[in-house]
Amino acid sequence: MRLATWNVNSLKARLARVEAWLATAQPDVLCLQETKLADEAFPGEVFESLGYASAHHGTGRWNGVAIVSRVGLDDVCAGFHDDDPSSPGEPRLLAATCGGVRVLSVYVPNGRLVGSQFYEAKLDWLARLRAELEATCDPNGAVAVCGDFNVAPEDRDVWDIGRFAGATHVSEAERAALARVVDWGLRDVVRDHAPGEAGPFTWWDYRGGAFHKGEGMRIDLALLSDPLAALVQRAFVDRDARKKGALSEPPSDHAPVVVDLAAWPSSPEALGRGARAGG
DNA sequence: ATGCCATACGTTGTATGA
Repeated sequence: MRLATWNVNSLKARLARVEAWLATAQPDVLCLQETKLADEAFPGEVFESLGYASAHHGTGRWNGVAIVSRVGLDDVCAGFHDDDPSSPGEPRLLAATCGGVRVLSVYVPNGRLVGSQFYEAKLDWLARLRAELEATCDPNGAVAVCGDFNVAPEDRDVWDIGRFAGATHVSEAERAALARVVDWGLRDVVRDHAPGEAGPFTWWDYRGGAFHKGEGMRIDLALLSDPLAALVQRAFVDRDARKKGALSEPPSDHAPVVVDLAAWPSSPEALGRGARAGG
């Protein structure tokens, strides 16, 4: 099973690239962030024609998350399960069960400036994600929390930490809030499969030739529950997708994160306590 | 200190991004 996540920075502007990437990368499940679409404008029929079911949670101009799957897509939950329907908040979370895996597509708020109201809201959102996992998922089951976390977990996850003094994405509080999510029972599988290396980065600023200078950040993560992480064969960033390539439309400023699993559970018991008890 | 580039919305610019 191939699982992937990609902040596309507008699905409308990136649809041709997403279609081309699905054809070549052949993921079974793809989480998308920053679709910047309302649900009515989400091109579900395009994915259907390619053999993928899909679900989307978006309201238009900003944010927007989706899950695209060719291994089933059930029990869809848009937003936090305990959202107030009268004030649902920004569309930044979508969950679905795909091929026995509980998949969460997440787009964590940017935070803008350390100490701003947006920064505080970012910390609150990450705390709420932790609570969501506690309330709706089992760390002994098959859970994949994938998306744009807008936090670089360690100093080696930015191109030059010396340039990030006082900046968002690297502050202690943001890293602690992310660690609280991970500590629920998840593995950062790209980090696990790139021991000792800087990055690999997933985002590069459009400006100043940052991509070609290697000035990036690793802020898009695939966080897998321990039983699922044990099945990972490869976990990598497809940085070629950040290149201009042959298409006329510009690329997203993010590259996809790809995870290959040796197998996936047909039932919760296949990967949960039963599997561990049976060796 | 700011723009660099790119998106959407909507109109000669503003808001947002990380």
